[in-house]
Amino acid sequence: MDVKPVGAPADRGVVSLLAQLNKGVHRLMTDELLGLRLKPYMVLGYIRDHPGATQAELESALFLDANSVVLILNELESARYSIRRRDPNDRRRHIVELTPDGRRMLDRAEKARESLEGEILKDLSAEDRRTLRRLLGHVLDSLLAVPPRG
Amino acid sequence: MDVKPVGAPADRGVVSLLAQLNKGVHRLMTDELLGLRLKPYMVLGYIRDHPGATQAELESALFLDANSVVLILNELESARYSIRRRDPNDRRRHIVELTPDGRRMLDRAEKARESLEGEILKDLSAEDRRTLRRLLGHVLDSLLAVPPRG
DNA sequence: TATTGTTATACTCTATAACTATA
DNA sequence: TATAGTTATAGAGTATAACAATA
Repeated sequence: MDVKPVGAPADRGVVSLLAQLNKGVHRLMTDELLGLRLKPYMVLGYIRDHPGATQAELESALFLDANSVVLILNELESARYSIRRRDPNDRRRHIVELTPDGRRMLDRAEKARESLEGEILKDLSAEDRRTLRRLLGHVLDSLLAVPPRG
Repeated sequence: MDVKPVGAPADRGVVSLLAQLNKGVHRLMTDELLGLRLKPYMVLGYIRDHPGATQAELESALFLDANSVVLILNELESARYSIRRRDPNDRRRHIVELTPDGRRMLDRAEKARESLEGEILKDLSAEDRRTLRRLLGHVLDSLLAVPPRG
């Protein structure tokens, strides 16, 4: 028999676990540690990894609403970390790009994130960490495939 | 080489994955599906699984602040799902208990949660699901061991 | 007429500090 | 003096709808 983990005495499901974990992690990912709040950090990471991304794409990929995307981009733009430019093929769209300053900030933030993550995952083997990332990635893919709205 | 998952083209780390997943799951865990919002549901689950729990315990275990605990318990109590009674050994404390109505609601909510969870995890094998729960549980334990505040 | 992004607004959630009562 | 819980309040985050520009 395994030792019963403190955090999940009677298994309350992945949904609750995720919520609990996210809350716990979020309160460690402070502004002063990261240099950014978590949402803007995630947006910067997304536009680096998906060149040509539009605001609508950020909305669906990160499960944000249009309004939040606007506010986050306003903030990033006033800090000179990203810019919006019109898509010449469809002038309704904005294509969001990372600036050199934004890339530097993102690199710095990722260093901080990795250090925190190392602390949180310190009880997992390298293989367990890979497995965790892989499984979470799969779940995210399923979630992104769920039709938006019920 | 593995197929590159859509959701994590350049691995942005577990922290971002958790935040993204939580957001996506949270918008599916609607009030009308669950009968409760997620936080009150988690509190009900916690007091069922930890008889004799106090408000301070809910605070640290679920990463809530004292104020949120009060508001959630007010809500649960007015719906007759839980009650607070003074701890006879230390009359400053409240011991929070599940009522029969609360237990019924919790059972119903867990059915709904399991059904949603089945959809989200449908691409994972039974073994992968167990692994995911186990790894998330470990991470939660590490997180609970981190000293509160930096 | 539909879509992309913006603005305005309200609602929820979270964080903080001051207060009451018990220890 | 310190702790458990409550109250009050402000701030951040989130959701909704109305609007402008473009398709």
